[in-house]
Amino acid sequence: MAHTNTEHEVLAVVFQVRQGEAPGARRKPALHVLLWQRALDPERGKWSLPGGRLGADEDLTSSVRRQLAEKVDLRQVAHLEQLAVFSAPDRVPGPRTIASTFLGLVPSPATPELPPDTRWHPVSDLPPMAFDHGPMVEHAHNRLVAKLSYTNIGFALAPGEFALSTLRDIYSAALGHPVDATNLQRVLERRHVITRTGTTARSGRSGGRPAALYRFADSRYRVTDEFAALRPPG
Amino acid sequence: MAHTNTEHEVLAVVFQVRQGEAPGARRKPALHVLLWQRALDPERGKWSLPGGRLGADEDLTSSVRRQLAEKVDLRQVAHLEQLAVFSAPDRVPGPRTIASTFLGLVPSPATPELPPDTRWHPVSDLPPMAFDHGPMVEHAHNRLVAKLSYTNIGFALAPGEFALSTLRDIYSAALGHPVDATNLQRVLERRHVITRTGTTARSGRSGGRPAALYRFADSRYRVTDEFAALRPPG
DNA sequence: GCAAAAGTGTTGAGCTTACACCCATGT
DNA sequence: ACATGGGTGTAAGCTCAACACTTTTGC
Repeated sequence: MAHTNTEHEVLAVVFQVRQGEAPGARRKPALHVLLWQRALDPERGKWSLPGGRLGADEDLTSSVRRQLAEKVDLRQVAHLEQLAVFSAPDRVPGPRTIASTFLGLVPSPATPELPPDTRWHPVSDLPPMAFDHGPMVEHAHNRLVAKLSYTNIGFALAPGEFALSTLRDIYSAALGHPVDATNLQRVLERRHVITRTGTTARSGRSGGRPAALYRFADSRYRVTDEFAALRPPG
Repeated sequence: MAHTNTEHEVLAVVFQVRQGEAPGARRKPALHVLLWQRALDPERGKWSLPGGRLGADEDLTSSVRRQLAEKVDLRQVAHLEQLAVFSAPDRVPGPRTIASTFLGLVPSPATPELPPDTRWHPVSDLPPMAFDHGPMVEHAHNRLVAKLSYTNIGFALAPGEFALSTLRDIYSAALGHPVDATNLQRVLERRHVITRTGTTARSGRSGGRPAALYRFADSRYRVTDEFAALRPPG
């Protein structure tokens, strides 16, 4: 059995919940993914996940962090975890390259500076994707949905302090279905995932009761309830 | 950034539920993992997962299948899926080697021929393991436990036809806690994971009502209920 | 008849969604 | 006052664990 040298690359699927950019319309926040547009062949003009070749003395995680630093302020990336490996021999042209994919999460209010070729795209409406990067996004999204149920991973999408309605919007965007703020509160409080700060937000210009502010109890990834579920309505 | 060539290996954590080998005692089936003992340094005498270097024209899955064929009859491996990548630069001596790990499952009654250096070890009592193979087994076990709840993955551990008490023993061994046969039946039947064959087994020598036989409806991996849970007692 | 093993019925607990109702604030 | 958004209480449903009880066999 011949062993040619294989390249190894890492690719990151970085998500953030952001307001849509429709100016007039009522903009609901939606889940977005960070992509850059290829200026050169192959697959010129199509959109790619950030990443690149693995360095000699790096493990995968260090490599992702290094490569992401070229696109976003790393301090904004609150969570990073390994996903699947894509290894089809012909998945990219040129030397045989194995790709390890990662899931990255950026909290909501942050708006990192982006290079000119790089943009946030709504996950529900992806542009033409290079190579096998489309399925990678899908895979990452599935993982995110699953982990929102049974871990505290929401901390990596939410601001430091937030009203419950804000958190509901974030969960709703990430899960892809409506979420009841009432129940979200009880579920997350019972598991001690979120706690009240004691302070309240000010009401908007149209009035309304001021919202109590919450924060995530832990800002480190934790499995909170192995058997929990946030089910879609109906 | 220098890019040295990195090797890539695949390693398989292959599980089977087997009777313990205590001769006199009441032998309860337990979850076992397939290991081979290293005859040469490094880590001579310690136990390793089956696997080896990735070939030039293989994707990861083909490579695992090829390498496993040296240890067990491949037709016995009813399920194979990707797990995590281990990439610490110094995880093994010599050239930098990245390991992709896999979970493999072998149905219960099969007893494949094994090479002389290869044996089944109970997961609850592992021998000294080479390199980072110990944590790999643990990771695979966690994945198996999780998937038994919300997928039909049990088909890959169970015989083609089986009594419910047999299935209970298998689930119990794999999950690591007692399982009630009554409830297992209802849970798996409601989800159409198992169906009755219509036939029954003969009673043992000590009498008892003959058991109805079941089979898995699908012998292909399937997510049966995203939010299901088989909880430990208590 | 009696022990052993399998299968059924029933209860109760836990968690979740759904929704009606009450509270606090701005104009 | 009233509209607006936030928060609480409560009911109903689903799923699962627990366990007593019935059925069917061998000796």
